Amino acid sequence: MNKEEKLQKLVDISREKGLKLTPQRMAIFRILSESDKHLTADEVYQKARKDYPMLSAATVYRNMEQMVSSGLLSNLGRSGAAMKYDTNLEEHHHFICSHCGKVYDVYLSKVTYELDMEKSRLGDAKIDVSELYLYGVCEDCLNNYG
Amino acid sequence: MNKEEKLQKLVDISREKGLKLTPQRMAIFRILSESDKHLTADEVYQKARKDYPMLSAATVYRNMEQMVSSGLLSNLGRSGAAMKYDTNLEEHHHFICSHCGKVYDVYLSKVTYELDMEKSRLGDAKIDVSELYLYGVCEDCLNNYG
DNA sequence: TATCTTATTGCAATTCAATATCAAGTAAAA
DNA sequence: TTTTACTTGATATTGAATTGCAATAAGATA
Repeated sequence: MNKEEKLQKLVDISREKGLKLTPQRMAIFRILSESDKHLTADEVYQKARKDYPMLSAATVYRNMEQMVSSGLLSNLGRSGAAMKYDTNLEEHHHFICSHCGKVYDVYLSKVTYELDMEKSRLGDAKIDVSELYLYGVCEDCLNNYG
Repeated sequence: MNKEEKLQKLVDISREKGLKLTPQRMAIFRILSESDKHLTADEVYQKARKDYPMLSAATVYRNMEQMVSSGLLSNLGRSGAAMKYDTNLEEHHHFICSHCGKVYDVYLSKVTYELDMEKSRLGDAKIDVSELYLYGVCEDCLNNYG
């Protein structure tokens, strides 16, 4: 999807959800669409400030979260969540319940995948480790709320 | 590894690294070894406080980070790092450079694994999505720092 | 176009996780 | 015991993100 298509999606979704297309919101989204990197809210804020000196950081945070809910952005990294620690040093992966947030250790074997070298522009990066996170609803939540 | 073996490891590694076995440190590690859940530093602090009312939260944070460096604990969730956002909505995974921290989108196909149902105590959990994180050193860092 | 409704903004204060500073305390080696 | 270096507790501080609220403005409606 190119920049124009992305912007069109912003327009469409805004109309659909009764959201208003403010200059701030458009600037934020434009900065994100034009970047080839993954940006943090603060990075977007710093960039947007150059054009909108009055812009508030809260506006940037609010809008970016809203764009995630609206399906305009994806995000990565678990903000706010505190680091979790574990004495289990065996090789293992994690299952995270989307409902209650509880983390379960899972033991996987034969983890395989094929890397699309064409689309993934990693060049000669050296890949050491892979961590797999499974998401879903845990048994407890299925029984109690499912 | 059972509790006793874990505790022995704490003793061994402490000696090895010239670290001191303070009551606080042992209490923190004991709480972690006895828990079947992944605990946050604050959760450990709250539990440890019951026995050590004078305990400072800083001590808990310091010790737990130190235990990770010493290989006594594993941790999950990247603390401190700000959330990153992305307009790429195609299904993709991520490669994270351990050296510079930059995140690259990677496109994987045929992601497969086998779940050890015996060891992974998920019961009838419903698994929806899997996210794969690859770690290593990116091409830029390989070129610039060896 | 004027008016109205309600989403949105900017600001400031606040939360929350985590870290830094530093004097005082204490394990453990000598 | 004495010494020394690691640790602690208290406090201040950082950084990311959120919240409350009055003022503002987008977009619908008349």
